[in-house]
Amino acid sequence: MKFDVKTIDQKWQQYWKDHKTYRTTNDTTKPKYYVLDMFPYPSGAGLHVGHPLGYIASDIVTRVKRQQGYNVLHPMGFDAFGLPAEQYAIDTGVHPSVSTEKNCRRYKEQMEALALSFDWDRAVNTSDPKYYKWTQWIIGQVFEHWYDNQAGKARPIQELRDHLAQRGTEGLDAAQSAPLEVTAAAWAGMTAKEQSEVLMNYRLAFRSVSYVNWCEALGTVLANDEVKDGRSERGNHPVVQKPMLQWSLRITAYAERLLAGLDTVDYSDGLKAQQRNWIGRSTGAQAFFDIEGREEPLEVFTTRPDTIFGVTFMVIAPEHELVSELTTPAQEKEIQDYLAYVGSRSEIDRQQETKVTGAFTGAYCINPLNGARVPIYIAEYVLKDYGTGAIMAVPSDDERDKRFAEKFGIEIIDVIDKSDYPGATLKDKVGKLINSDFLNGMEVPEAIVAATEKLTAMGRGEQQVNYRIRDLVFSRQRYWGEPWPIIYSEDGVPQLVDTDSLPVTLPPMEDFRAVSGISPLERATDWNQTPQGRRETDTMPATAGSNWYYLRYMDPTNDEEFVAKDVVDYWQDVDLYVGGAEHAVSHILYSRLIHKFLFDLGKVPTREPYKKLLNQGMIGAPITSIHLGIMLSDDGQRHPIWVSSSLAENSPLEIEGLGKGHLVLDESTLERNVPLRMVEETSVNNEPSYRIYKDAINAAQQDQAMDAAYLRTVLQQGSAFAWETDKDGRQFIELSYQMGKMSKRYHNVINPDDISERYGTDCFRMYEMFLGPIDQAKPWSVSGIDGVYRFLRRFWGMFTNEQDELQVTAAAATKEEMKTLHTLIKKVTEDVDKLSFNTCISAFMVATNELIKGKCHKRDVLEPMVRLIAPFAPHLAEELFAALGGEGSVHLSPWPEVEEKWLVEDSFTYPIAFNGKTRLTLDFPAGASKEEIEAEAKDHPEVAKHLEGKTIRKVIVVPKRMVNFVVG
RNA sequence: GCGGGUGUGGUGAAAUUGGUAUACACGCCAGAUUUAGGAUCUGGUGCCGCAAGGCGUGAAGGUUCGAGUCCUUUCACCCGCACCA
Repeated sequence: MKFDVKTIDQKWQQYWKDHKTYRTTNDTTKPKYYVLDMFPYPSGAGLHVGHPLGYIASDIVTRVKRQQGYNVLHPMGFDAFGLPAEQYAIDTGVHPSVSTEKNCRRYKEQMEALALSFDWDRAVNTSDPKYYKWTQWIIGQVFEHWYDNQAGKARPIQELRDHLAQRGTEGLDAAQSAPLEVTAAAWAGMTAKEQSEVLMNYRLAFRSVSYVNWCEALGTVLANDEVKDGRSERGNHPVVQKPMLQWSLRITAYAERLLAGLDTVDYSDGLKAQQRNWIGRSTGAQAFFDIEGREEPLEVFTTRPDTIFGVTFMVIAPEHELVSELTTPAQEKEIQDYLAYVGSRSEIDRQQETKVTGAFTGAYCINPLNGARVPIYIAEYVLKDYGTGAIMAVPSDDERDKRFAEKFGIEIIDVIDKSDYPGATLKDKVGKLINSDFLNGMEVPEAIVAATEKLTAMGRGEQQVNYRIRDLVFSRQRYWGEPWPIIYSEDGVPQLVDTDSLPVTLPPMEDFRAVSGISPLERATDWNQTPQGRRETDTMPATAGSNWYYLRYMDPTNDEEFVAKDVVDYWQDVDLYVGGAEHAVSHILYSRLIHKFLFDLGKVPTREPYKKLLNQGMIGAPITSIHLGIMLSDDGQRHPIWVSSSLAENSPLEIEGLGKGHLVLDESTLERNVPLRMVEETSVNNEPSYRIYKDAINAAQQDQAMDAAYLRTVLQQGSAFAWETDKDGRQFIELSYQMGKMSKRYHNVINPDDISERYGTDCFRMYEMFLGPIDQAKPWSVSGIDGVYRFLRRFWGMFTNEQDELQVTAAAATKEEMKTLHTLIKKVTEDVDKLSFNTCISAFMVATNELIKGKCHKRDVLEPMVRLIAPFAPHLAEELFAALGGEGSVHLSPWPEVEEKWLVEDSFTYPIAFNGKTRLTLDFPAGASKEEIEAEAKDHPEVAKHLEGKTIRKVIVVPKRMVNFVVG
């Protein structure tokens, strides 16, 4: 029995594969537990050390639950549709289906090497037609439903048709794109096309012209969450706003329920806050301002109806539909110039500088409460998508309105007296109303209610709730996604493809480059022309497949339904969902939406998909930069020039002989491989950096003990770096490190394979868990892994003697040993439950240290420990379990039970404190009463010494805790 | 600006939720063993002090017999959102 991690790893990985140890059946006799990892997008870079953090954690929970007798569903799959694969395909000419398949295989191999106990028979792939058949079916159902606000749920579109046929829009309270009034008679007189357009106003998946994020470089529209700082998240290309005809999902209909549901799930506060923020609910009032010379009034939304007497102008968004109508001839030029200016500014410009700009339309509004005549402006700071795209401006009580009024010389009327609230800012909703007619003297909250009531009574407005969230643009003009299952009939009416005809598979295409807003599928004429009509050529975004994948794992091969009812009734929902925080908002929100929709249809039994969510912290890695020198600018300032290893590829400063991606140096590599004489910590203009000396490297080359081959190889390319010379004439280069995300583009990806190769998979798994709390971000560092390796050797050593023979004895365990064991069982069981894996591992170390000290080799103690450590170190546990004569796999063996009797203490060591400061400890029997302890403690000579010359004011005795003398 | 989070030894981090601060590990120091060590084992290791003792959880207050933990104020850093009416 040799401690040979590589052999043991291979042996058992093969065993698990052969025996399908981790296969999960839909065995309804056992309680279920569903542990889900966010499935990865299979990129070409493979797994890095950051990925496994969550996978290992969820795997440990899975294994513990399995041993505890649960039927555990723990699947894995691939989120294979999406832009990167397609972009890669365009760059390299490899078809996305080919590269995707290859990457999936690699991911699967790497995951198997980490001993993640997935049931691979249940694996899904979102780009597989057998899978996306059901993605199309679900989105098709969304299309076939509308949202009834009264019932608070989605209802079939046929019921809407019936309603319209009977009563028109009367009595209809539905989520809609725009207010619409249709009589039953008008409905009856409409053509199919016209009716279809009415229905489109209500469908939960609908097609409309709206402003969307258009990315020219990618040739497609993007969802809000795919845009960061005015650029595409993929590829970092500029994004502009553009009106386009697009499919969307009416997520706004579910805003309230998505918000309310957050109170019922176990997510972190931060995550819930992020979701609430994204939904962005705010309560206020709508108000109608008559426009001079126009029938229809201007509708605004405000959270401060109380300030309505302070309104001195109105502002509408430059894209507001009334702009051209309201503009007077005299203002025509000014408005046109302003619109041109706005059009010239990108999203990035808008976000970076917030200059006060705007233009007067020439039109006027009438304040419904005091009849004041106020001018209407257009300005960039009013957003077309929020509220009604129009505001009543109150310069006395709003920062932006104030700046605008000051710039354009508009009157400012104070309406809130804040003198009772020193330090209150404009934003605070406090103060007393002044200059406000019937509101005068009221406090703000009171005035808000009064003003809203007044508006309502006058029929000029009412209380209203507004959401920041916008409907989800669900069209992409790209190839590598699910085609929308829609066919347009001759008169242009969109028809859902029959379930029997699903999936609508992607046509094979040679060239699927996206050309400015026209889907590549437009060119597949054989495919998009059908006897029933023309196919929709837009595809769905990557979120389409990942919204519901957790349901497919329950029943992955079902051809009749996306999941069978009895199956989903058994598995219910995900008990623990583990994944990166980067998906915390959009992915979770969208899949909650789909889940709630399916709930409305009676297809799933729960209101929320994920009971508990764990976001693992990101593991960062250093990004290396090479210091090339100091540049002196004209003013004599010194500017260090750094070339990061990532930029080195494209840098105009050519670095010869430096192979791409070769400068992957992390701190520990340096510590481990570079003797101190070689490295000096310095700083270049306050940037911490390391200095590496050339002569030291040369010396190091002679040093056979050093395993720094690639470091030397890279650094020996001396001429490439422009070596600097210090005052002693020694040549050096300087490197800097910055912690950052592990990514292919920074060339700082650290691969788990290498670590496993050297220390074994179990050691890697335990080390990643030992790094710290799972939800905390941390830099990757390999220092410390030896400690875990040593622990595993010591653990192993309890079972074997120096000749590598099993030395486990049948001798009865002592009380102490049993206490050690059961303390450990209790701690590990509880901590796994709390997802505190790092403390589990210390507990194993503590117990092992105690048992080794007592030279314990007893089966009664060691055998349960093997079952206990199995989730953490699955290979070694398996080997030890077999050696002890265990039947089958240790991972299917029962989890050890705590026997409380071993944890009972005979005596307890009390800290004895004086005025709260601990001075000594004393042992008392566990059953001793407060009085006994107090009396005995007082009599103790050591205690008496501390009490000498002092009066005891009070004695506090907390049994099993401590004793405190309050003295004076 | 708004929202969320984090500040504890040289380092990663513990602390039964108000009860002996620094468990466990890395690193370092000393010793043993060894031809050698990126091996193994033993002991030590918060700071000041010769000691008695004192001081210590970003800072300042407060509540309490007792505070890393609760409250108030404040500082620093990280993440998310941001002209949201």
